[in-house]
Amino acid sequence: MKSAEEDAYSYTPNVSLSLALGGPCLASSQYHGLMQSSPTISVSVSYDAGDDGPAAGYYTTGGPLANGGGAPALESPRIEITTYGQFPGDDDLGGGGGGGDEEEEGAEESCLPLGKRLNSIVTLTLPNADGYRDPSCLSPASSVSSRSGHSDASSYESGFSYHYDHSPQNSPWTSPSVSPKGSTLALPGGGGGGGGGPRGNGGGSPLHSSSPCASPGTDPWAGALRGSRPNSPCGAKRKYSFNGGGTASHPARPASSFPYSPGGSPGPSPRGSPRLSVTEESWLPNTNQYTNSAILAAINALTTDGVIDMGEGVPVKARKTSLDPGISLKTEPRGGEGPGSGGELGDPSCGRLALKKESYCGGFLDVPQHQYSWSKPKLYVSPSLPALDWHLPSSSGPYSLQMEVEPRSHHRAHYETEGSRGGPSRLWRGGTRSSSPWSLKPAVVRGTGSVGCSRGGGREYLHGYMESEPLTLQLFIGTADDRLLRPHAFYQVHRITGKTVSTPSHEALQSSTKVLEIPLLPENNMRALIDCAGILKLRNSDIELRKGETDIGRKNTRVRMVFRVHLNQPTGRTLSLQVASNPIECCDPGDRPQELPLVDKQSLETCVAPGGQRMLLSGHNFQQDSKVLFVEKAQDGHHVWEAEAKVERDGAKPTSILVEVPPYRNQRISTPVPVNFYVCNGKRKKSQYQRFTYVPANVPTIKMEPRDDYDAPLLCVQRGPALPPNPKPYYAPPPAMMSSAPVGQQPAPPSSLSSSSSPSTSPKLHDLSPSTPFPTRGLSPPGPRSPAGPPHVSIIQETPGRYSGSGLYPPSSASSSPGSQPSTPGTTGPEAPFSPGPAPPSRLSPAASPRGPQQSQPAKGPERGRAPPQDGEGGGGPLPLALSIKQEPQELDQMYLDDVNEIIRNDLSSISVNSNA
DNA sequence: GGACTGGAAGTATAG
DNA sequence: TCCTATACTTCCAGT
Repeated sequence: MKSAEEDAYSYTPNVSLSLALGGPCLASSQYHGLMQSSPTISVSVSYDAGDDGPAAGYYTTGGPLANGGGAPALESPRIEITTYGQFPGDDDLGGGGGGGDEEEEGAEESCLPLGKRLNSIVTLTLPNADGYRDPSCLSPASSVSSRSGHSDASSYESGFSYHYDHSPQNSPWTSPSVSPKGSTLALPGGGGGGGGGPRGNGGGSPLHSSSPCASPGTDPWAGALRGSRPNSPCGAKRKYSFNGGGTASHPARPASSFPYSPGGSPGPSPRGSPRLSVTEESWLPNTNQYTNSAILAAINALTTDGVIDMGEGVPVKARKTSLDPGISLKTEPRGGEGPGSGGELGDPSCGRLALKKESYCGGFLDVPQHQYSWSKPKLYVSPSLPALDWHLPSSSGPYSLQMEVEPRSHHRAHYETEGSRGGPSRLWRGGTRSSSPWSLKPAVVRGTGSVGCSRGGGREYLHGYMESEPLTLQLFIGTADDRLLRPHAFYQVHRITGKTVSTPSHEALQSSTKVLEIPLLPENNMRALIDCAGILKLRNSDIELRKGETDIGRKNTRVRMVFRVHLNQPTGRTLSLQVASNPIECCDPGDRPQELPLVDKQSLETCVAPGGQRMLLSGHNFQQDSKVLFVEKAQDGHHVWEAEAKVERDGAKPTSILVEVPPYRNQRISTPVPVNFYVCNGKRKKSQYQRFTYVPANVPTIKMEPRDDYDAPLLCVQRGPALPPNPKPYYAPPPAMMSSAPVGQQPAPPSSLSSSSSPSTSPKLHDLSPSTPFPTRGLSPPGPRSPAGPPHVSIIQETPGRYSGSGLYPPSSASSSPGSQPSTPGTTGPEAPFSPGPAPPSRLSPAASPRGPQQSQPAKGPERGRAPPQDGEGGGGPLPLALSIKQEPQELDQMYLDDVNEIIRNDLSSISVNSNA
């Protein structure tokens, strides 16, 4: 009996793996066996002329680069990832399909252009693979808790998880099939029905994912830390300042405070984590290879994510620490573990892919997950996918990723020391305790669009290239503060398995962030019911100790579930879409006795220096005596200025409060001045800081660059299916651009629009989250990590991440620095809005919507929080937009894109040359 | 018996 | 430096 799943599998090859830098050579693998363990992957770098054997076609088709499009003729170094370990396909897949795949794979492998391949196979370890976030640091797993019954191993469960740094996509492809046997996909689409049971394995460990890194306690470091209770990190007392440096940016954060940083060196994490760890076999031998400059170059070129990782170290981390070995991952009981077979996988996909999966080629590295892999974790190097901290649009052109149902706003995450609290049914479906506010509602993510061929289509499933191809939906826990959305350091998605879970899933690590991969199957209309995800809380002390970690966990309990999908387009490009849920408060209910005021929305984001404008704040726990204080802080966190806004008590309600913006201390400012304000219900009952900007009273604002975090959502919305597709989705347009397209055409929709479904786009975003693109709660003072992250970059990658290098993607610095933004030429920083500096003339400002000038009174009524940047002028209305700004023709975007593209190509060329040299 | 939950206790941290 | 209020984690018991 072939289940739908199986079918799905069938399309997907198990493995895949090659990624061509220059060209689109990524092989994709199938979803097969999501649940399976992850095989070990070795990466071999080769220079591909572009035409290698069978694959050749495949690869070449790839991206533009490859094809001449820019692709330099040079041979592009290719990194091939080969899974060692067999692809159980069959087993995993349950059968049929799988098996076939495997065979094919084998054959395919042979097809690989070995000749051109470097002999050496390099295994890259994911940097940080160890931990969810930072391997080098203690991983949560390492935490005592991990020792608890839930063994780390368990977390890794069985193999379900594998690491792949940088390559998100990989997995997707890799595992469409998710669960091999067993359960059915619960995708609404129904089709799923047939599916076999995905979860079969699920059984894995109870905690499954829970332990991030299972570190065996080998880590001395860890050991130290592991005192019974989390001691303050580093021994020193850490101050958590919510406000200032608090969470947010605290630059101040003692990074330094990691005296011992285990990781100090990027090097080997003390404790190996099973996950990352590559098996000795794969690793050790290969490691050497790193020396190969070509490889490095290739890697660098490919790396899009975790720059840091790579930068530092690919090599560094690459070195496998033997530590890992120790950990034995549980292997799912699969029939075959077949390692033996393992080898074969090399590139199974190759031929197949070439022929059948072209689409996937593009930029994904697939890592098959096989049972086998437990013992041998796979490494991925996926250069091309955008880092998790990059902002991506929820829709682009015909594609749209939407969340149909939002999770509940509160959920009690579980510690590793606890059993899962996120029971599938309970978490998402409200299961037995659906009424509990702490359970999450079912979430359904749906991807729509007609890919490739028919753009207009509102088809539910992708057709054209993806027609029969399942996609992998990635889910990770992201932040919900006012900064740019990024993986949450203190929370990880937790894979839930069990009878109640109908959706197969598979865990993977990407840049130390656990990512749950869920298949989006055409037969289910590309919809998925997320009932397999829970939220794991990592101990603050563990995370804070991580090298480079700048966030603090205390009071940093809001998260969002972030979903991503990577679409390979016929052109070889990869389009990445992302949507985030509304914020979810993960603190224990008991810890919220104080009823802190919460600001979800603010009707104004800017005001002229003289103040006087009224601003409506929407949120919770406002009281009659609530105060609204505006503050300006110096870099060091000291308050430079503080003023209390007049609160109109008459209109005060628990959920809204109307205030009059106080005059700024300096009426003569010439540039926008970012400040913060918060609602205070009394001592220790303060809301998070919200961002606000005073602008010069008489400076005609031309175009305000939309704030990234604020507008982004809107943009997404705009780009929704209904909206005219972005004319030129390709190449990640700079933020500004992105927005631009729609802008002219569509005035910024009231936030209500967003209500649609997409979270990120969703109107509700505000709820809890500051970070949402909306200006809502802002904690972070303009700090190092200012919120400004790269705005939504619509990410359509040219196949291999090369382009990324050119700046389309932000150089993702280590995971921790989302701040880094893409510096695409012409791109304006997302931050723009808040940057004190003069507003950068943006190419297009979304904000520039043709709205009437000055929107009048801000604070009135139902204003949705969204207040466009105001023009300083006259203290006028909130929107500077008012100024009618010339709308750039859409062509402009294209033009711009073309320019960018050109630059990129040049850049690539030079890079290639260098690397070759 | 095991998993999921809600609640509470103990300890650390912030103010 | 001490005290109090919170926040974080871990445990425990009920379902």
